[in-house]
Amino acid sequence: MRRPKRSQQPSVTIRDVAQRAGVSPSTVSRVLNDSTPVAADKHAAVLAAVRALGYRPNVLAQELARGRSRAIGVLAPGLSIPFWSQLVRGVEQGLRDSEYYPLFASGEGISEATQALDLLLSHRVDALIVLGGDLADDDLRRLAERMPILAVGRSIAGLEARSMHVENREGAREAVRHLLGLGHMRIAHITGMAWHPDAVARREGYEQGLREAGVAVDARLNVEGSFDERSGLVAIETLIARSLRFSAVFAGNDQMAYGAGLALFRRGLRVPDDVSIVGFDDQPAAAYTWPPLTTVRQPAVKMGDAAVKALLNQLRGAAFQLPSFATELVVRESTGPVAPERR
Amino acid sequence: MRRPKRSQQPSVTIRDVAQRAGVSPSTVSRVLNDSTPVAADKHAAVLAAVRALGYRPNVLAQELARGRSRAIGVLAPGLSIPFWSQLVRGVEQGLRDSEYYPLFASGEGISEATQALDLLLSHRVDALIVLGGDLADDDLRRLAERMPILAVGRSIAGLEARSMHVENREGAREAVRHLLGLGHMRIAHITGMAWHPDAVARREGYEQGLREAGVAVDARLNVEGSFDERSGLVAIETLIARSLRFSAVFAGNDQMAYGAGLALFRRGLRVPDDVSIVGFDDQPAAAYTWPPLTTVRQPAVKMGDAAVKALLNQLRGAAFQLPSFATELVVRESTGPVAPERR
DNA sequence: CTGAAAGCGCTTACAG
DNA sequence: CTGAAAGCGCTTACAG
Repeated sequence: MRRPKRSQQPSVTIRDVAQRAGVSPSTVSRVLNDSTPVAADKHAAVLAAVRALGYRPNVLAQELARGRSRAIGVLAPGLSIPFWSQLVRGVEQGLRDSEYYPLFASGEGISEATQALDLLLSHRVDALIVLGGDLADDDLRRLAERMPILAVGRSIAGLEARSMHVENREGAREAVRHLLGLGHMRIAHITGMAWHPDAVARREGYEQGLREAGVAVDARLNVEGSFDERSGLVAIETLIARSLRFSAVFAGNDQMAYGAGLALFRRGLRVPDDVSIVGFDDQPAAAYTWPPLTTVRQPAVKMGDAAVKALLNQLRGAAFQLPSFATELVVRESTGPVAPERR
Repeated sequence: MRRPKRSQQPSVTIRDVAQRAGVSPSTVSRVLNDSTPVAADKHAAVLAAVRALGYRPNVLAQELARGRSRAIGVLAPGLSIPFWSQLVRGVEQGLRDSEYYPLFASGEGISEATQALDLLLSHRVDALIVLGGDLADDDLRRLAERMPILAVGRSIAGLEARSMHVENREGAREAVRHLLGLGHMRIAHITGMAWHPDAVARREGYEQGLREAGVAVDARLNVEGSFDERSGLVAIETLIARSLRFSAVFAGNDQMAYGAGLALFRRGLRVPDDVSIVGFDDQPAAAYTWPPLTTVRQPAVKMGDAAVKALLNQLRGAAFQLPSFATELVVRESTGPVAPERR
């Protein structure tokens, strides 16, 4: 058959380069991939031809011939969630100067997520990073048999070592201790979704911190949110509607902390004079709220970087190994001494 | 030669399907692509074989054979900037249910950006979306001869129609009129980078709004920022250090508005009681600042969606056409009547 | 060190 | 409607 109609002008191929350099395509390939020694003069001729023609290897053909794509699939329910947005920066950073590149696919809900996964698999990604999400543990377990995978912001039953977690409990405990140190005794907690492992761990840390200080855990002060601003706002409104007394709020992430702060603002309560707030994540925006937010920092960029590197190491034959990530309490201005009247 | 060693278990190919269905690979291809009528029984047999084997076409091979990648390249200086993050959502949305998929590459600075572009070109993307960035107009103009391209957040000399802009002037004018209506006469403006077309247009709109109301433009009230929070904060500190009087701030984007608000907060000035603030963008977070931010909404998601669709239409042979995007002033609680003592 | 050949997994003009 | 064949642009074992 004849070459199919191409939308773009015919691009330079390895044969054009070979012809111009007076060598075979094999030799061009060898020079470009530095895979086999090539005589100095031919080497130079190839390089010259490449430059003259502006040759750029067709990666699709390379991937097909090599049987490996060198793509790392990144599956996310959406890249615009701040924490993931930072994590993705880390992924890009970790991939820079490696021979791999990221292929992103996102989809919310089981059906879209499955489609997104299909895209990645059709592209024969060499490894997979799963950010949160809606895929079943089962499917993920099966996938893990075919390629290195790693999850962030979710757990995979039976594949615990493949899930990257920050030290959530410790971070939450520290947040609570900070608040207790300021004299707060009635500390509300807005959790993430009850099924979310990070949300659970943070809640446990919160309760542990309270108990360690001999403060009774009041279940009514614990409201479930969904990691977004709106849910933080609703949570506080719920607490207020129930006439529950509290002088501080520990939110399961920064976004809920923003929402919580707004709910307080609407009620005429000031942060931190009336109520203190602590978040979790330390998103870039947290340093610029009015006042800036005290929060538990998660090294999102570093985590993305480490995720990629763990996967690359495995692809190179090394054992899979995931570092653990410490959190750090960043004290800013949204927390202060308990107000006497709210004690 | 023998098949190269593969990292993954050999995957099912079109030949396996053909064999199982008792037809030729050509027929399998035709069924799957719905390109040529196929007898009903064979059709069914193919589908059954596909299902039984869990066959998933190798997209790399498809793209190579077709001579088209069906990938839309998206070049950005980083996906974590809020506005672009939203725009990317729009891009993903616009691509959903099309036969195309997005390929993201990011890099800050000319060298990284060039590398990122190389990645996209090596993958033979069918079209290109350029978000802001550091590439030279020249290179972009050359690219445009080979494939449909479109820029957001930057202009390309000689390719004006290929740049997507919101109605910046009108949006800025509206912001200023809103402030004037509240009695503000001394309105500071924090612009984006002086070379940025959107920044320039917004500043023009600001000045126009002032002049239309017969208010003199005071150049000292205009400070250049760089579209990030920090620069908004610094801008306000600069104004205060110069003892310039102002009762309202119109920031060139939301991020600078957050920074500006923080600077005011640090000085003990309240928003909006002492100083009103208006942003530009209406990022998701803007609705949750304390108080929520009055801002000029840019339909970022819609813009991403439209960008993709304009490109797809061109790929399908239609004329390239870019809609224009209106802004919308979203009045929230960061603006209020001018304080008598700051009039 | 080097070229010719086979192969990667598809698609599609060609010839029934 | 359908198969055999050629081709997409590479890589790499093979045989010098």
